Amino acid sequence: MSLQDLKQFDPFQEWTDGYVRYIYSAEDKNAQRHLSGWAMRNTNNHNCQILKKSCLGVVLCSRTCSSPDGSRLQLRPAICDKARGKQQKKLCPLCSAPLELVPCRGHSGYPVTNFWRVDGRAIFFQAKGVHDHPRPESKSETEARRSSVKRRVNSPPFGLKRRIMDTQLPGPALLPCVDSLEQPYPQTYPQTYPPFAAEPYYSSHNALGEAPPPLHKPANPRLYVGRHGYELQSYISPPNYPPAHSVSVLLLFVLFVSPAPFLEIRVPVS
DNA sequence: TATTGCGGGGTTT
DNA sequence: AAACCCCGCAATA
Ligand SMILES: [Zn+2]
Ligand SMILES: [Zn+2]
Repeated sequence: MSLQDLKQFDPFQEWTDGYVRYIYSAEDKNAQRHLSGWAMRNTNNHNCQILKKSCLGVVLCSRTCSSPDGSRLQLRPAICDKARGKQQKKLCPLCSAPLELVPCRGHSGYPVTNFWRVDGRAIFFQAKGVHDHPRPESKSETEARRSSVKRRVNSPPFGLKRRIMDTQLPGPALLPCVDSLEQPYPQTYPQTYPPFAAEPYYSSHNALGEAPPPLHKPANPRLYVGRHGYELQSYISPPNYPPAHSVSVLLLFVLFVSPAPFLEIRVPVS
């Protein structure tokens, strides 16, 4: 990554929230895979140029139980419908209550959406909506737990082999699976926002549309009121903003080439 | 087994 | 036309 790249591209944001846009390097592996900490599933927007994903929410214990250390179960919803159906039939590993899928309604009552577009040099990202639910496990956490469970199941309960594995594998991989399912509670939600609605940033003409006036960046991209019940929780980790040293500008000539979104580029300031 | 992206088809405004 | 949605398929891991 060159110095120019650092000025032009944003570092990858795993937990984007709010109405934000980022521009990643085309070499960014996470961006290439259209990754997100949130459980995002592909959705058809009938536009081959733009990949659209929508948030599946989070799987919680229906009894909202908490473990001794105060953490709560916050599972990553399975992406495919069939797997998610099975997942919801399972019971809470802490209290055996049924699990509950909390849907995302962060974008005008609809799930938060992410949009991706590649243009060769850069990968353009845009998010719409403020997640009104706790974070699920990240994808890497879920994968790590899966392989951990697999190892545990495959290893014989007695004998030399097991002892060898216990000494070879690092601690976290052998911990009970519930240990990695939980996150400290309370979690953080946006909640200090005015009951505002409407799309403030983009041309209504297209989804990732013409960039807004460069200096029109919102003071706070989290504009929607969260789900009832989280109002009193404070917002701890600040939302991510594009770097101050860069700014999006509209390339006027592109307007005559393509009506597609993600048309803006980023140029260094000063 | 699950994830990912694609695309046909549908509803609503 | 623009946004939503659901569904199944195929490639991949
Ligand atoms: Zn429970
Ligand atoms: Zn969400």
